[in-house]
Amino acid sequence: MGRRKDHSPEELRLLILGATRNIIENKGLDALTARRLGQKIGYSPGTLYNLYPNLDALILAANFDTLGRLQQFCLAQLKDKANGFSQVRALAYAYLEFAENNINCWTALFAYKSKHVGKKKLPIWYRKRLDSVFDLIEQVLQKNLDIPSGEAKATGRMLWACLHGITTLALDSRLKSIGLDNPHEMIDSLLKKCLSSYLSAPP
Amino acid sequence: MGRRKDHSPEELRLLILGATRNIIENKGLDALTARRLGQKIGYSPGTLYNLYPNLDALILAANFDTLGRLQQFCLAQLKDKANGFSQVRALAYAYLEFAENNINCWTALFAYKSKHVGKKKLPIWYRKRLDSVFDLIEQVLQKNLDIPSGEAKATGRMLWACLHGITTLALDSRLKSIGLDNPHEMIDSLLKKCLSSYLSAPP
DNA sequence: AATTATATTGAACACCGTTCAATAATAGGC
DNA sequence: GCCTATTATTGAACGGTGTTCAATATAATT
Repeated sequence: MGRRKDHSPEELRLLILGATRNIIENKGLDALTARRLGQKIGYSPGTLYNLYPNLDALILAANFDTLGRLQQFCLAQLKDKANGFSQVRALAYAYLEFAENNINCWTALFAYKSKHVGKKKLPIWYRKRLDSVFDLIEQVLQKNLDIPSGEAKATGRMLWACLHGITTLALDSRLKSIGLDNPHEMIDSLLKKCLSSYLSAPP
Repeated sequence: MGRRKDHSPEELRLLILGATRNIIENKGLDALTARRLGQKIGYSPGTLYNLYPNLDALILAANFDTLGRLQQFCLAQLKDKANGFSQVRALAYAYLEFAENNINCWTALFAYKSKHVGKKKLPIWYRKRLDSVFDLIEQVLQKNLDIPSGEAKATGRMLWACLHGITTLALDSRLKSIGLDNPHEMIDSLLKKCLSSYLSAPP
């Protein structure tokens, strides 16, 4: 036991975070344990607690990362789409696609491992990023539709919540065959019905 | 140790299930442990495993119960409402209200404690009840709106998924102050936009 | 009364998150 | 080069978890 100095503190932080993301992505949040994490990076479990106060903080950091990747992915999917309604639909599809392609990471965003974290408030830096993700749809609505600026935020938040519900149920494998598959259809239906009044030309 | 016969097997099953529901309702799913459960009913932890194969089965049984109560509550909330759009809105509000008033039970419906349950299929008797809950909105739509019978199911499932998303995010205390409160407003907006074309008289 | 059947137990196993005194290796002063 | 102070790292320990199962005590049967 003792100072090895294989890595600087910052390097070690990143090493731990990387391993955390890796485990969550490949094995799921439930597979994330201090001992497994330590083994993966070649340190003892105790070392984690020198860099992070507890596993929840680590999960939060990984989720922060996931949020960033989600945002980037959504933005990227908009680039080559025609303006107007197509942009809105592309954004919704992007959200769903990201969730489908990153099930474990996406699930971890909303699954809370610990008892007490549910009551704790999210730190500011996390809330900010979350906010910017939610703002995405609002901006896309405003840029691509004839929507009153006063309605954009509320409508955007509402649509995002609906999209979240559709995605959640679609990803729950146990709910297949209860007519909750086909999320793309649901999204199409939702967007057309909710946004038809804001379209300059009917779809 | 030995046969006490304080309770018949069926009584014991109910005793255990009752304690399970009690713990989930009052302390949350995370507080449900075999040892606490045993203590609560005056039996050893091992006794549970004579009646149920594991805690997951117990959680499933409790969830089955919750589903039934959810359904009953929704139905009851429809009784004294005027026909037409009011019925649909009442149903949506009922779902939200049940979730709000039974946070721990409702959360348990969608939070999976164990690693492997996510992959297992739900038993038939559970799927049936789940189905009948999802069918609720479809029936209410068909009885109260001018909706083509071919569209009722898909629209109903879609609305239910959206409602679920709104409820999920609204109940997440950590997401307050990101504009995801006010679920009633969201529900109103969703229903009006999605159902306006099916209304005989405009709202 | 002896035997069979069954209900109940609790110690045991392999995990978990977290803590912290002990320790080993480095950095700095002389 | 030596000594000391600092710091990074450890791993055993604590109190928990779900689950199993040989042992046992009671009831039912013969």
